[in-house]
Amino acid sequence: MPELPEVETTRRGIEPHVLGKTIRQLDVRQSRLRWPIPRQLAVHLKGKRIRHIARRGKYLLIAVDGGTLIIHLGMSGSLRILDHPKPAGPHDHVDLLLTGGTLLRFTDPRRFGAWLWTSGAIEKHPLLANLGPEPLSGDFTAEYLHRSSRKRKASIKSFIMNSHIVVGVGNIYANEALFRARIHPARAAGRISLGRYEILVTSIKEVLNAAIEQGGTTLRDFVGGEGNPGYFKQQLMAYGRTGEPCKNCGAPIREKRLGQRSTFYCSQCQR
DNA sequence: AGAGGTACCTGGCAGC
DNA sequence: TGCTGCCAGGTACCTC
Repeated sequence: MPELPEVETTRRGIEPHVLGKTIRQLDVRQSRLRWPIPRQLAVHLKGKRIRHIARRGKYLLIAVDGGTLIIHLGMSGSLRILDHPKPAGPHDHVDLLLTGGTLLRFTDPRRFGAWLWTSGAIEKHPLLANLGPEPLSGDFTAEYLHRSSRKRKASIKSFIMNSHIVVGVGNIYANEALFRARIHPARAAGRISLGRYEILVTSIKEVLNAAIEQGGTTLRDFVGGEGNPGYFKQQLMAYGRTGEPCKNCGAPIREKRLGQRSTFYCSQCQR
């Protein structure tokens, strides 16, 4: 489900409801996510005040006294604020109860998400230590991508979806950014010029920013922290449009498998 | 070192 | 209607 814009939408949605609140209780109904939720997590969190809520790539980082709660939404996860208690459904695996009655509920049908704890320096956590730069930061430049891609034979699409190269770009926005940049998704990353990387970096930033403004992309069931769907789907140029006319040239959008992921492109516009 | 495949899990849908 | 197989927004980990 969630790529960077959806995670950022979630972060912005829940932040005003949780910041400064104290955690009363953690209720885990299903601890078997991608990794088991640590048994000690409830002890770490109980009575702690939420100091900060940040995002690194697709990880949400909820800083409390003495450590950080690391949440990943996986493929199908979502976090929602509930002001009034509602009975938990079969995929509502975790509730975080806060002072004042606010409830942060984690729902994740496929259970690829994660709830982890670290008391150490967050940037040294094994899941975060080797991540590439944030795509919306000044560290993400054409020079960086060009330099990192020399001699790489992987497709440009796999390359920009590699979190060691750049974080947050998943299947939807990789397809969309390459369409905007007019680069064929199967082109070898090592055979793209600096000039084309300039365009690609701009395209990635633009498509992510536009998606954040629209509250992310809802394909079937994504909702942000306040329960609203995202509206970026209306602006998709390639993703999911197999056979439909390219919005630039009218040629049918094609679909192929690349690195086990569905890939959508216009064979006229993208080279 | 880099590239590719596998695994984790459930639900929805196309096709028979 | 019901079964089967395939697909899905992610990514760590394994092998070659």
